[in-house]
Amino acid sequence: MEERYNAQGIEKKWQEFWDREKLFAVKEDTTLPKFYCLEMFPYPSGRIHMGHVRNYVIGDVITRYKKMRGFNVLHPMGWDAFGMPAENAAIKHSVHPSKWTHENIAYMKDQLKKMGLVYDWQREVTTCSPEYYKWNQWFFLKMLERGLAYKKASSVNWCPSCETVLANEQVINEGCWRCDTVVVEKDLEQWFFKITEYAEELLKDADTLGGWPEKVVTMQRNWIGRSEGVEVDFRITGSDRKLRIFTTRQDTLYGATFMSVAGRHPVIRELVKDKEIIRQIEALSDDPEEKQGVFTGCYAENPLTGERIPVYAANFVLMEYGTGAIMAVPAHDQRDFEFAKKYHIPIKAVIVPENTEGTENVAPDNQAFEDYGILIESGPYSGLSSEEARGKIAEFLEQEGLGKKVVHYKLRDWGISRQRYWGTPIPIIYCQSCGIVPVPIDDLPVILPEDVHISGKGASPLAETEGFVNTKCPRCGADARRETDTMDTFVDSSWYFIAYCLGGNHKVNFTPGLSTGESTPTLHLSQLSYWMPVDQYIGGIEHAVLHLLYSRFFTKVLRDLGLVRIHEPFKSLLTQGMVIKDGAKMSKSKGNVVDPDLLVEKFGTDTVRIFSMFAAPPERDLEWSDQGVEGALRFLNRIWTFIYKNHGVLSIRATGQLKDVSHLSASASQLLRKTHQTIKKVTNSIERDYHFNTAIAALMELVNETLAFSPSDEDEMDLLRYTVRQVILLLSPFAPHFSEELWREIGERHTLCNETWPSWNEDIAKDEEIELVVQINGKVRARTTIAAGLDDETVRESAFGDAKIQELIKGKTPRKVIVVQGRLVNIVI
RNA sequence: GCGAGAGUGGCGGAAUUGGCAGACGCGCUGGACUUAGGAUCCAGUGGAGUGAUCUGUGGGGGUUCGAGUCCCCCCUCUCGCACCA
Repeated sequence: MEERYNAQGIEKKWQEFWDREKLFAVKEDTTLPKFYCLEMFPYPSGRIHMGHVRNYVIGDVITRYKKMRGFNVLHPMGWDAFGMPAENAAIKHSVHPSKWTHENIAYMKDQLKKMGLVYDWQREVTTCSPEYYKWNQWFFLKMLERGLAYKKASSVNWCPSCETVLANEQVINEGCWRCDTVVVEKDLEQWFFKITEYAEELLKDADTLGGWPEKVVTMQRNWIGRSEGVEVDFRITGSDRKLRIFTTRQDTLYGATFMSVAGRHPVIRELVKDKEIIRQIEALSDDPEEKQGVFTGCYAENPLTGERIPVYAANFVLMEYGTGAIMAVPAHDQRDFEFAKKYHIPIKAVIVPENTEGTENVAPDNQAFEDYGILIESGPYSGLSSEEARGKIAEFLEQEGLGKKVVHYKLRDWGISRQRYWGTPIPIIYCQSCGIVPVPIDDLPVILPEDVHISGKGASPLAETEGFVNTKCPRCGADARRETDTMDTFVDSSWYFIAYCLGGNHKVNFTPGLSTGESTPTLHLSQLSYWMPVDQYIGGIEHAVLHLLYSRFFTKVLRDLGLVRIHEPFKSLLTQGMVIKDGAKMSKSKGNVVDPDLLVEKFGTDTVRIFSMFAAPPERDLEWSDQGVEGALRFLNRIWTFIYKNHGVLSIRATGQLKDVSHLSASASQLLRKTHQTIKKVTNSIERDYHFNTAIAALMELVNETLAFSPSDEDEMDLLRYTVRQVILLLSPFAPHFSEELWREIGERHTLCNETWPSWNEDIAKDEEIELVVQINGKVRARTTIAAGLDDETVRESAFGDAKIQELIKGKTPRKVIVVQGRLVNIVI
């Protein structure tokens, strides 16, 4: 055994060993309980960063722990390999995206191995390979058949920097999710996935995501944004045209004093003929701070009162939500209130707070009254509560054919077309005579051509690649053109967790999952039903509504295609915090990055792993500290040195079972107790909430006691061997190479990876003595050591027996005495 | 503005159901060993006080024998959503 702990030599050795022995390559074994541990796969940007390290070490610790607990653990890894940066690199360095991507993957895979992360590499997926993206195309066609994929022209979010369209989820604070560039609107023909078809189920099933952080579930619920209301038709005066609005506040219908429509609402084109008005409407500002409107010259009639009210075009009404038109009730909606004030439109109050004296119509001065209350001036509904009135008015509107109850969602369909090269080609052909023709399933994959010119200017490279664009129509054989947009890369990541189950890139195949009778598909993808759902998913919170919502949607679609049985892909979700340095998120632009390669070179990966897991619980931000890393190395060094110094005693293989422990010295039985307490503490910390920081702290305590212990006879040496053995086992998920090495040094011959996690004995773990705190009026006045497990009366007596306590309560009668088992006695005087 | 979360030593962070605040680590102080120490080991370390003791978990109030933990009000910070009718 080396005198000094030399991480570099050890780590390489064991990494090669784990790799060679394929210890983490798994098969479906129905006799074992399964555990699917998954981390969000990386984009192969070039190098692993500390955020990845933290994410993947968490998953690796869980994997190793669960394996020791007897689970058949699937822990795969892959590459989210399509995307913009590869194209940017191509433009900047004249290297083909494919070459750039594959070189990055090779380098990063090596980095992952150097971190001691163990994956089933046989199941690796790389989304830019045709074997993989073929299935993106296959899903697209299946969804097309079911009406879940469709093409439409619409106003879309356009990132001028990425020169492509973004889905709504991908616009963060009006900027591009990738580059922050302010997004502009653009009208384009786009392919969409009909995620709205699943809005209700996505919302309802959010209730079943018990293993997810509440915050993420809430964000998804808000994103889906369900609201119940009514659509009501307002007849336009002097026209057959009706203006349909959506409202959730039909109880305020009697208070509508005008209407507002979006600037792009079709009614404007149909009914507004005045050029000057049209010009003004087009000139409306899109500044959200300032409400602006233009009177269209039209009037509409309130279906309940027959009242004639003006119709405005207003800049704050969204064409995309509801019907693009609203009834405006300034007394009870703050936006309408501000608008009415600005344009001197009457404000009519129809709701008053409950318990209001009198029923006089008080128009509000400063702001709208938006709460529910009691209706006034509302014909037959006056006096009702808002809740009652909402129901009754909705029913009345339906009966009279004036409107209907509807549910609207904020969620919109997922636009998946991207005007970029490095992505999955959309398998569609445009034919002059046949129109839009799907590529026949047997012709898949539509291969992304490699010989393209990527200039970064003008149209998408695919559109300029004649050999790709020009094709024959599969139906009529005439000359035709291929779709040149590619798919959003979020399509790739929406099912990669399923690809792992099927064996990775080369083995993915869904066709056997479908029977010939499409209406009742039989399920025989047994691998999928064995592994899914993911038991523990780990990744950043930035995907709260992006990847995590798309994946849920895809899982439901795949279920409806008969490919999986489950309704939700991820049973538990852990969103790890950011890695912070000097108070800011690590980033190149801030210049506060720590390079994992350098760290591993200097300290060894086990030290980095220990520090990352120790410095903060996983869900919180982690403040990086170079000195903290040194502390982690010191911890490992102390264990190493101790085992080195006691090698003679420790290298005799322990049996794992202790002989007679009844006659151990006080210090020895204390160590035995501490050992069992530590096993319990570490196990519970991991099981309860993966709080590895407290698990490692407990281990440090045990190590401190172990190092202070010197055995006095053969039985106590046995105890020491036993304790050291437990320490190594408990440490092994966190510092696997270090532990594996020491495991051999203490005489073990087989790999730690296949060992069983230690268990504790509750009787041994129990303290024999406790320190009893004696309080007077809630203040600590004395401490005394007593035997554990005494009855209340005895505990009480020993409290009163304390000399200091007797002194303090002399001549006074306690009014009350509280005894807390195993903890304290409080005497109230 | 709305929603969610957080606020504990010099720092990162501990603290089952309300029951010894500050585990563990970093840093710091003193000492040992040493040619040397930015290695290692030992001791100490919330604040005030020579001391008994007092005080202390963002601020204020409350419930309780007892509050970091429960309730009410306020302040600060972080994150998410932001004209969604």
